Amino acid sequence: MLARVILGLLDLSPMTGYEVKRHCDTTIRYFWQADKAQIYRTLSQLTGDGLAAVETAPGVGGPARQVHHITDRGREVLNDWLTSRLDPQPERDVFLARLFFSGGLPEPELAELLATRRKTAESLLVELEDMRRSAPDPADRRARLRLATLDHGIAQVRTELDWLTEVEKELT
Amino acid sequence: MLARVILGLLDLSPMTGYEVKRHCDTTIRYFWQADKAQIYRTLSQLTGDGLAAVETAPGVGGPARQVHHITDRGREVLNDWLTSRLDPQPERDVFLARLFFSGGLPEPELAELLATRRKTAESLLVELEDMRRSAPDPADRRARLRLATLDHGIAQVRTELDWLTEVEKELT
DNA sequence: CGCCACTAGTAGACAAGTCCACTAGTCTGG
DNA sequence: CCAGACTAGTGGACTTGTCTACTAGTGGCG
Repeated sequence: MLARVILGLLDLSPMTGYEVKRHCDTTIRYFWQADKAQIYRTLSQLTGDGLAAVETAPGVGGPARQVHHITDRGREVLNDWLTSRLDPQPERDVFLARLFFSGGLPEPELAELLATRRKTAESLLVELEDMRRSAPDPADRRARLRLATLDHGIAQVRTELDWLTEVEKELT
Repeated sequence: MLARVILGLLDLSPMTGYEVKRHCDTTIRYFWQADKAQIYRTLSQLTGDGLAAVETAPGVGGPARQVHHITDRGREVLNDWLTSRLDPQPERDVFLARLFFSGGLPEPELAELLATRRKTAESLLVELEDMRRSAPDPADRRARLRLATLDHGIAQVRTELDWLTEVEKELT
């Protein structure tokens, strides 16, 4: 999966492994996070498969940069992925799991669990709304779609906050 | 992680690996799915660590059943997990990733992607609402919490459907 | 009787991801 | 001038999870 996501990023513009990592930590963080080592491994796998090509560029203020470009084969594979059957992925939510099994916990511990979740949700919301505000007016469909995924995140977080309020109310 | 979830299930009632799998496919499916082989491996790891104990029971209409109970040590570990720091888990949403990179796709393909997502969301919603309806009135906090996680799922799916409507409208 | 479905569990190869430590160059602030 | 931050990348051990295929017992249906 990571391979596909990286192909997608390379399709937007050529970049180094470091930059891929930065994207995973910033622009696409709310729907895709990845380990640094894994990114570099995947990149060399992509070049090995001929889906990406490397060009060593002199580093401006730093070590040399290995800039990865997507190849035509890569673009094909990316396209195949984008148009392939969308099968539902396995759900796995640690927070919900904990909550589900937290029936026997004393009340303050439970309240803290919910409070922690609220805090991370709130800071995520602020961050996403900042991204939304600072995003340029969508020029093309590409940009509109990217904003749409952002809106998805915002809507989900808002729903979660409302739900948290409900649960907190109900448990007192 | 799976180990903790299984401990949680065993804490609700002793069960076989097969039954753990069934839970992952039904009751807790909307927040935790797991591979059969992994479940059995994890179970034997749990007994190896003394967090669970096995008792072989004669199978009623089938092979012998290896019923796993949670031990006191297991209950401790479960409790430690439930009260430990809740750190945000890595987000990974294949659908959003695809949508994010689908800017260059022809319109019908894009529409199909959204339609597929809508279909799975709708059927999930039906399923969750069925679960909700057939759930007994919550007797204790345990049951209320379990219903709350279900409500979380329902709220998220509804939000997603609304969002889908927005996106579909915007893209025509 | 033979086949299928369901219950219950085992085994092994493999893929993907995480964690940690490490090299190395540059730039900035105290 | 030196420490720390930032850029850029490598290497290896380890964990977790997936996929596939297998054994085995029972019950029901045609």
